[in-house]
Amino acid sequence: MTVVRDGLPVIDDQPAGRGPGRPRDQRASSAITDAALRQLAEVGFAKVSMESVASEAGVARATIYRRYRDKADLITAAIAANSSAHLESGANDDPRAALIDYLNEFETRFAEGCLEVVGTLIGAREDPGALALHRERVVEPRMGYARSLLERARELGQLGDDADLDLALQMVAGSVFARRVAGVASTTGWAERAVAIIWKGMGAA
Amino acid sequence: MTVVRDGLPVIDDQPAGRGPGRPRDQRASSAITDAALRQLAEVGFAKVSMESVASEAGVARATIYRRYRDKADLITAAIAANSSAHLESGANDDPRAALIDYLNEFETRFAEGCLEVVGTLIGAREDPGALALHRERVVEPRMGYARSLLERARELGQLGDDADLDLALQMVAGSVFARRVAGVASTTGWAERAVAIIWKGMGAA
DNA sequence: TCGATACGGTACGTCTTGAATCGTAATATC
DNA sequence: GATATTACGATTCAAGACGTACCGTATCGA
Repeated sequence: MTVVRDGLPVIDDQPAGRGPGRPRDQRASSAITDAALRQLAEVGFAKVSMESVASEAGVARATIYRRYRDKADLITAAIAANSSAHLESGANDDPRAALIDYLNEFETRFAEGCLEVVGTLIGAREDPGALALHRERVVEPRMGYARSLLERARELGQLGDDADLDLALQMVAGSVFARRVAGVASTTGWAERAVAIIWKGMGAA
Repeated sequence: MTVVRDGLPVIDDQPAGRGPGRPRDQRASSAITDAALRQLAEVGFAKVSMESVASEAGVARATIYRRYRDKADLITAAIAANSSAHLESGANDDPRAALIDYLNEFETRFAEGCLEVVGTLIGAREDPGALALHRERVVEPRMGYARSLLERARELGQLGDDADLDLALQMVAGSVFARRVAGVASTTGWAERAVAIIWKGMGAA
């Protein structure tokens, strides 16, 4: 069931909707992604093996390969499935507060191991498709949401008309990465302080 | 030649200085780290194999294992050897300009694959030593240097006395990570603009 | 001379990845 | 209802990498 979407080869993780033949076992599908996600959080990307996921999910390895091209595809799809939603748009009221909420959520969820996944995908130079897919399915939606908050703030005059919103976003979100790399714990209220710096540093003249 | 430093088990990458027996071949040592670093940049952490490094360096695999406990130790040591120096302290003149220079250097050097390495090390939960070692040998010296620039700027009154220098550092340096994760190219002058945001956002009252 | 260590080379056992095959089960289409 | 098509579990297979353990030889300090 290889499907092409946006020019990228993907293996459908949904049963082949209208084809003939035996349909995919939905319980097996969700058991696979559940197990993959749980093991990713517990032992990390490198130590997740197809065999261990299959074993925990109660399926054969071939059943996984029928749905996902390889390990990277499985892991990114599992993350994407778990990452969707959660991006409610409470921007209109107070984009600044919404951004702070989002950043806090981003940080806690990010502790689960996304830096490792992205790092691994970046390293897989032979398979840029998985990285592109992960950016499309996970990174872009989240970045897009946060950016919409900044745009709203600019419309409200809280940020200058010439403000570089992308850079602002990279700085506040990137600080989460920097702390993970350095291994330092986030201080309480970091999101408020970081956003305050941006608002003051890029405020309207 | 297992050595303990700061409570972490390390394999000395220098010949056992004054022990008996045949000394380590210095040319082999440098050939190993050179090959490891080159292959890391070319094919990425995951695809660097001990065999390929040994082959390119013209040594046997055992010669590598005599110096490094495992692959992570080899790679991090090679990075550390390459990362040292370069941290000249031109801070006294103009810490703001020095910080911009440092950030630009950090970004170009970072493109080589350090995010992947850190991501991989974070995933190696069973061997936190390698991650701790990398932070100690590479991350901390660089962060410390950049932080000294910010401290100098605060002394000069360019930043407020209550400025959160760590957060500022995480934001400017983290933006590099964020761009790599998102896969967007850095715009020219990003370092100047990011530092300008910090200076304005954390400036003295 | 002798002990200790490094070196190249080789072999080994283990793990993981994907691909492939087999017989069986479940579904759509004719 | 018959048949083609696909999924499933189970198993096998080849390839590659990791890390360990040897061997015989080379090179050092005492």
